[in-house]
Amino acid sequence: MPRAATTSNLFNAVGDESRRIILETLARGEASVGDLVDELGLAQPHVSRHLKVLREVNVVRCRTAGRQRLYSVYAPGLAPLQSWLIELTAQVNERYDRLDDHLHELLRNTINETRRP
Amino acid sequence: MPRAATTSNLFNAVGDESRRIILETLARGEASVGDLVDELGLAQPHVSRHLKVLREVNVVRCRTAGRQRLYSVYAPGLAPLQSWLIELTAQVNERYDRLDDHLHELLRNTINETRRP
DNA sequence: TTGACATATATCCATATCAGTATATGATGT
DNA sequence: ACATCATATACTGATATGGATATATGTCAA
Repeated sequence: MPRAATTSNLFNAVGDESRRIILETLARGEASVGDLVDELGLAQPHVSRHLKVLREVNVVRCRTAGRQRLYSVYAPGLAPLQSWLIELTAQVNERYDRLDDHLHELLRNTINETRRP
Repeated sequence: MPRAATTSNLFNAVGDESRRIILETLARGEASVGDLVDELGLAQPHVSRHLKVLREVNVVRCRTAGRQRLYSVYAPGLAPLQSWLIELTAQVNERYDRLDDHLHELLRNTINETRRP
């Protein structure tokens, strides 16, 4: 098989730097496509296409205002990424804690055994 | 320019589904390359290479145990992703709050003006 | 309606990335 | 040292992706 077809899932969408920059810019406030074109060095079609990807994974919304479209970050759309991270780290930390407990118990037993004689 | 050269940054590393699955598996506990090969349907070289990417962005660590290498998630390596997300959403929410304040103030003024006559 | 502006879509190209296979490295046990 | 097992690296090929350009759609204003 060739490269994995992961187009347009949230992780992939955020994996691209241009799109991250777009998100960062939009986080500072609603902006039109033209605003984004000016602010980033990208051509208008590129910005539009990146916005489409971001729209499809539901992390930006847009409203039409006259002839321009004003885009903004839709924070709840980032939730899946957040929860994935949180769950992953939680699971890892839980294991650390258990290991810690285990080590403490081992240590306690060792001390007891040392004391016994 | 062709596709953006984002090889081996954290966001990209986590953007790949195979690597996310590897991380999820490792979060359940340390595992050898062979374990991962068995558990996921991937060929050994692929697993090794994905692990290399994950190692390079510092989200997994490995220790040598006899002839196998035991990999585990290194949670602190995920911090940059976490903070990016947190800062982004914080900024967005802050703007929401300000908008909220502004709307409240507008509403208050409107009420006052309505009362005045 | 027509012209101007703003954004979206379509098409083409270069290439980075992933999958597949073969081979190299490295460690263990005899 | 040699055979075996475990993992890493090298190389190849297919393709999805992002960038570039041209064109279509859509909106307003006169």
